[in-house]
Amino acid sequence: MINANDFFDALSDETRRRLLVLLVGDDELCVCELCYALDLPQPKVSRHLAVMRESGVLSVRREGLWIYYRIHPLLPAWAYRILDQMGQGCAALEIFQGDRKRLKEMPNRPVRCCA
Amino acid sequence: MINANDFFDALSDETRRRLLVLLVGDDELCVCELCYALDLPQPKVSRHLAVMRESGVLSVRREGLWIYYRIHPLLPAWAYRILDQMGQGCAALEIFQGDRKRLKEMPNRPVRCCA
DNA sequence: CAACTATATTCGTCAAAACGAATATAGTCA
DNA sequence: TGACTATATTCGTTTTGACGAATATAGTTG
Repeated sequence: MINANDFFDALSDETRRRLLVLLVGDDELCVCELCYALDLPQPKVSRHLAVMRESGVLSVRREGLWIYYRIHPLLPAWAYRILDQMGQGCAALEIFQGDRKRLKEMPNRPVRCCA
Repeated sequence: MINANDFFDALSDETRRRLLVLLVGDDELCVCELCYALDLPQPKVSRHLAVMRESGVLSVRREGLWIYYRIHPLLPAWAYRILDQMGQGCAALEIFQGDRKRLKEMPNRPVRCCA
């Protein structure tokens, strides 16, 4: 079970918050979708995802070449609620709106076969 | 109005989270009470309070020699809810319990005359 | 006014963490 | 098998931010 300090460490970086806001809205996204949405280099995105995976904020599944990240399903209720409210708070910021817009317009998004 | 990035910066340090959790529970506390509760040197506590004051997470009033901090009353609803849930999440951690216990047992707490 | 108390700030140092570039790994498909 | 794709990791550097120690400020009280 994640503890509060690890959880808030995950929230302490803007790149990670951008990733989390997308994942709260979309339930599951692969690395290439996240890179495209944030318009950031893949190693940078992977590094931030790794931080959150290792601290238990995110969980992962593989499907072929693609790795899908989601908010960890065993997060305690208070943590879920914070992520949800974070979405509300960030919705007003242009940068977060751009992320969602790019994701929506991304061409050739990988197709989940057996989610 | 505070923006989400400034708000989450405030939450990114454990000392600041300890201060916030006390303030969420007690509505208004002076610097010496916070120093005593956290058992930390006054300049360290003041510096962290300043970070949160400058970003709009806390507001301040003076009463004689004492300066009372509180959660900023104009915080947006999502931010209040996050602070509230943070209290839930941190309640399980020993260090936060110790803070509240010391505060409760503090001798000679300053008396508010005209809150 | 001087002494005192509560709080704030400055400064130099140090450590954590984010970064870009390069490379490694792992799965797929011909 | 080798080429290719998606993702992960390593490494050296740089930036950010927390820190302790010292000092400044501001209000109170004699």
